[in-house]
This record gives sequence, C-alpha cells and structure tokens, in this order.
Amino acid sequence: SCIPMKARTRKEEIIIVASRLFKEKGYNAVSMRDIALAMGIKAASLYNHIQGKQEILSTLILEVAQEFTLGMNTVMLSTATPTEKITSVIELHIDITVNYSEGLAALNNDWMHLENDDLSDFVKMRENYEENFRKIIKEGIEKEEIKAQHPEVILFSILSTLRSLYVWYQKRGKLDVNILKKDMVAVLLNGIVV
Amino acid sequence: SCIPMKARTRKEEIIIVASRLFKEKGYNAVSMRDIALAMGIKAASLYNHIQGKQEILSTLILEVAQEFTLGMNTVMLSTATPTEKITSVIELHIDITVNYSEGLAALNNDWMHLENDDLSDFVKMRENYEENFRKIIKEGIEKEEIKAQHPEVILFSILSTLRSLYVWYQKRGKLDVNILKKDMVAVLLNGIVV
DNA sequence: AATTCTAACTAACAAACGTTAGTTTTGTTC
DNA sequence: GAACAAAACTAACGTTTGTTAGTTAGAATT
Repeated sequence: SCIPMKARTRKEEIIIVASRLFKEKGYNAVSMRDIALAMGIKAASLYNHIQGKQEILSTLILEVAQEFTLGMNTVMLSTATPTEKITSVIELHIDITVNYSEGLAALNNDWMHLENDDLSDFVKMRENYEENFRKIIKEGIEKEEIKAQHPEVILFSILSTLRSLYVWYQKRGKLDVNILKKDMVAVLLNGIVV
Repeated sequence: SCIPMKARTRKEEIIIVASRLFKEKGYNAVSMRDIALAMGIKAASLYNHIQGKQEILSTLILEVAQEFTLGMNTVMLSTATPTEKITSVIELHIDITVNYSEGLAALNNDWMHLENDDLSDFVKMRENYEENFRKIIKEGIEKEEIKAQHPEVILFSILSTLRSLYVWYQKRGKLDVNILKKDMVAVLLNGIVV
C-alpha cells in the first residue's frame, strides 16, 4: 500500500512512511504501532533502525528547516534587487513544497512537539528566516520598489500564503511547478484588483 | 492563573480553558488531566459538566464554523460589488480572529480530530465557504474588477493569509482592529510592488 | 429542618502509549 | 556449511490515556 519512494536506508523508509501519517493526523495522533502497521512490521522492530519517535520528528523537521535556511542564505548573499529576492524566496518555498511536502507539514503543524535543543534550534532558525525576509522588504521600501506601507502586514501575508502552500498543492493535484511559480509571484507581488 | 473571561456556565469555562491549551499544544497533546489542572479541579469532575473530550472540540470548532457560515451568507446576499464583498470577507475574518482566537486555532489545526457527523458537517461547511468565495472572485473577474488570471491562486492566497491571521494577531500584541482591516485589505487587494 | 441540586471528590477501570529485553528468522560472506 | 550482521519477532514493562461509579461537602429551595 505504500510507495517507499527514494529511500536508501530502512531508517529513511520509516521516516517517509511516518511523515505521511503525521501529515494526515498530526504527530501526537500517530502511534508507533500505526507507523509499524504502515510498514508491515511490528512496533518494536522500528527500534532496530531509529532511536525513538522523537528522532523521526526532529529528523523530518530539521532537514526541511535547514533547506530553508540554506536557500535564504543564498538569496541574502546575492546581488539581486529586493523584488528579485522576494521572487527567489517565493520560488524557494515552492521548490521545497514540491520536494518535501510531508516534512513541511510536520514543520508547520508539529514543530512545538520538538524537545530540548531541537526545539530551540528550530525556533532560532525560524526567527532568523523571518528576520531576513523582513530585511528584504525594508530594503525594497527604501529603494522604492515596494509600497511604503505596512511592512509587517506584507511580510505576514506572503509568508502565510507560502506556508500553507503544501496543503493546497496536493489538493489541486500536482500542477506544473514553473507555471505555479509565475502565478504565485504575479498574485503576491501585483495584487488582485485590476 | 486563569482568567475565565465571559463564561456564563461552568461548561463554557471548561471549554475556554481547554481551548487555550489546545491552541498551544494541539488537541491530542492536551489530556483531560491537563484541562482539570488548569481549572483547579480533578479530571473526573469535568464530567459533571461535559460529556467528554470530543464535546469540547466539537463545541469549540462548530461554533466558529457557524460564525463563518453566517457571515459569508450575509455577504452573499448583499448587493455589494465583488470587490466590496471581498473586503467584507476579509473584515469578517478579522472580526472572528479577534473574538474567537482560540476556537479558530482548534478549527485550523484540529478539525480532523472531529468524529462522525461533526466531521462531515464541518467539511461540508468548509467546502461551501470556499465555493462561495470562489463565486465572488469569478464574479469579480466577469465584471472586470479583478485580474482575469489564476482565480484559484487568488482564492488560495487570500484564504491562507486570513486563516493564519490568528497566529500573527497575538504575536504582534493586539493591534487596533480597524487599522488592521484597512492594512490587510490594502495589501491583499492592491499587492506589494509600487 | 429537611430536601434537592450543584460541583467537587476518591478510586478504579480497560485500553493505548512509547519503549526495552531477549530471541528467532533471513540473507549474505567467507 | 559455518559465521555473521541485519531486521524481524514475542513478551512484557511502567505510564498515561479517557472515562465510569459511587461518594461527599456546601448552597439553595421547600
């Protein structure tokens, strides 16, 4: 019933299967026995490959979080204009949505169930990411590329649209990525009214 | 430690306290003992006032869902232009965000943990709501008030921004509602670039 | 003063939880 | 075919879960 996809080790297989269940029901509503059942094995067997339930969650989330951090750093180091940078960030989000759909769901919905260093690391990465985005917008306002009003509302509006994208992307059955990128940039930057 | 707010019955008090916990940790991560502790009583005592954990969730979510349905119906029956209707829907979301912040969190994050009729009722209301929103946008395109491209992207973009609003609203410490409405409408309708 | 109602309590339940220990099966390498 | 590692198994553990049953203290009503 399950397509293991690109898993190379048994551990990765477990994480992929678990992430699919997490996406539908949330971390706390999925038991180790649920994951084992979806793998076709017993719950105890999972522990031959992973340390525990927490490890699945943190592996899943921190992998995606690092992808975001890496992408954002690349954008920040570029010499592009603010508008181009925003476009790049939008495209970054869409790329990650397409490639890490399940991990993204866990990142969005279950990050608060991370523990200890994993939790604080994640929160730090998230704050850093938002701060970089904020810088881009402010730079855009200074260079008069972006409207000089409500930078926080702009930041929030773009970010929450991008963060919800993973829900929508699969509901609308796998659109062409490049078309999606163009459309999203058009709507988010230029608005809606004629 | 808890401010009971506008609770009129003991049952409403429990639901308010529970909703605060749900908002932070999610439905499945909050136990009846957690709720009882926050109320300053024992878990078993909760059952003098409510039927079970599920009732808390469904009361919470369906109350807010009905608020949305009611508001949307009012908008649909009005003779306003499509742009005005979208503005009204944005304002509706902000009003509900301000007044039902905790219930909105449950609606967004834990609706899939509803059971039986509650679940199917909710899904139906949600689909209906989206369909009405879609009609408004299409009407706006026909009357050439709204850009004729990517109606689904427009729908998704506005909706996910509005749905995430409850997170932002409290993080940015209680902004003035009327200013927030104006800013949101400006950003969502007119876009970002100059 | 007796009764009823409300809302708390203690005690316990069966089920499900994450996890551990020790054992057996399976497939590969010498 | 013996030895080995990988990956499954059974059985059980101590907790926590939502919930039920029966009881009790205090306030309101009769």
